[in-house]
Amino acid sequence: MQSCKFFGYLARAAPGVRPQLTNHYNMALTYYKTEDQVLLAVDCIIFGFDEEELKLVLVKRSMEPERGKWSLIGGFMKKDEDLDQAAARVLETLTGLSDIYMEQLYAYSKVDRDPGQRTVSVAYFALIDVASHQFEGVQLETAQWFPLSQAPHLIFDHNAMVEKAVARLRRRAMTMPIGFELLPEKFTMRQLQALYESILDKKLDKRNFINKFKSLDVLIRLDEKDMTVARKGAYLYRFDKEKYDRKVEEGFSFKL
Amino acid sequence: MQSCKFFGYLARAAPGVRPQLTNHYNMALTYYKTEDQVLLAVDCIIFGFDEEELKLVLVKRSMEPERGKWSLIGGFMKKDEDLDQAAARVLETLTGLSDIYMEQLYAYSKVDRDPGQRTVSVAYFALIDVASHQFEGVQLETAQWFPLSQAPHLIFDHNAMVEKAVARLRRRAMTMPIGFELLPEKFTMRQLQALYESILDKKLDKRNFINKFKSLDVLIRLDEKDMTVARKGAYLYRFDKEKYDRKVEEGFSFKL
DNA sequence: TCAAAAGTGTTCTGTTTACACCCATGG
DNA sequence: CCATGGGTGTAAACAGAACACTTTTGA
Repeated sequence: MQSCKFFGYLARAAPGVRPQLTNHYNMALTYYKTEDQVLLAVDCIIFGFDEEELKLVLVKRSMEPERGKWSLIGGFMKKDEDLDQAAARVLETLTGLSDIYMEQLYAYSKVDRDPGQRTVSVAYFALIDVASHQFEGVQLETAQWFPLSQAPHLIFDHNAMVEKAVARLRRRAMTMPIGFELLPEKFTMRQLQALYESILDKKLDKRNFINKFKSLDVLIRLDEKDMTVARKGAYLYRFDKEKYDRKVEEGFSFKL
Repeated sequence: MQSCKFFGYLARAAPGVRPQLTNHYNMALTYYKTEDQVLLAVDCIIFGFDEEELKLVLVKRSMEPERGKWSLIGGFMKKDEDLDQAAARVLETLTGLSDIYMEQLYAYSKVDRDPGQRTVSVAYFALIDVASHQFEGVQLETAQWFPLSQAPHLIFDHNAMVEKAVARLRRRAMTMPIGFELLPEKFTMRQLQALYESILDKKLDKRNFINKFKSLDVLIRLDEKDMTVARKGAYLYRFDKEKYDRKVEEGFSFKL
């Protein structure tokens, strides 16, 4: 047991001083090497929205064990990058997309979560606009969009990750203007409402929804209309990020 | 190392299969061993409340570099435990306390965050009632309570951890009954209010505060009074966890 | 008897919800 | 000319904020 060695050393180095068990930074420079190292993975929950419902990307596992089962995309953090970079790299490798909204979710660390080897995985979730981006990832063949409600059973603790990601997304959607990450640059009010309805998984009132956004005053109504959607056509809107940022500076906070 | 045997077996079992770069679970069984491993630390933000203000525990670093600087308590996760267990162990080693409310906060992973060695640290925060518990940790001499507002500059990214923990605590306090973790079993309304005021860092209205809690209906007013606090004495209350749990089952959610 | 802190309700204001009809257009 | 989906306002209910006086008792 390495901690025994540790105590012995400290007793010699600083006689009379009681071993400092709790501050790893004290131990760090002399004893980091005796500590266990583990593999650090990142797994990505990729959310997308396609005019109807919320979806996520899953890949089919092609090896034993769990061959043929669905899983999140993931990869290992390298020593010369941080977790955010690792997550962005994993996402880009699959989708070819960079500059995507990503957020760290939670670290999963159960001892037996991965039967292959002791691995701690930090889950991230990403928001992408399905319509505006073409996937170019090397693993495109094995990746597939699933409606959230029809997602299959996933390997390891990936279902728990997805559940937590959905909960986080719901909370974020109510308090931050991240919904726009899931929509094209220009969108109609009905699209925006459909998005929120699918995130929150409940019907919203059309008039109240529009009034709410009007009062938030961070959308620009364009002069264009989307004529494909109805005979009358529907106004297109754009999120005014500059205005939003200005208002945040002044103490504004987005609350749906 | 049992995983090596394991890899060998799998490689033979599925010859000719190309490594799948983006799904680490595919790589896992054949390529885990080529992946970087890192040290996984946990750092604990320990919050306490002592009738007046919110405090946190810091320890003084006794080794170079950064000797004499203040830091959070921390330690390394061992291979046979998960992060929650590591955090609980670190906390218990310092304070002698177990069965304490703890919650995972965020994983900090900047490449150069710890000059000693590549270390990823998962921050946890803990809530303890200062008054009711005696510290018995081996490191008691070097540990000290600091009022939140007077916390010193900390090593590495620990100040960022504290900031995030405070923000999380604020959010939690508004939406979950975790304040009671910071109070004795029995407490007065004024204590509870002082706690919330120090968490939220703003004055609250006495009557509105009490009315709010009355309407939540999860406190039991005892027949005892705390006579030390005023000539008139102040009613003591207890959090009714059973009632709260029952109400949650029925769809209730705590919103302050 | 007075100083110190506790306890207690009501009004006002702003926010959220519920709700129904007209409009523009393509077929 | 009509079917389809888009756009619009108001009233009622509710929740949050503001606010002041009485009670108890130890010194």
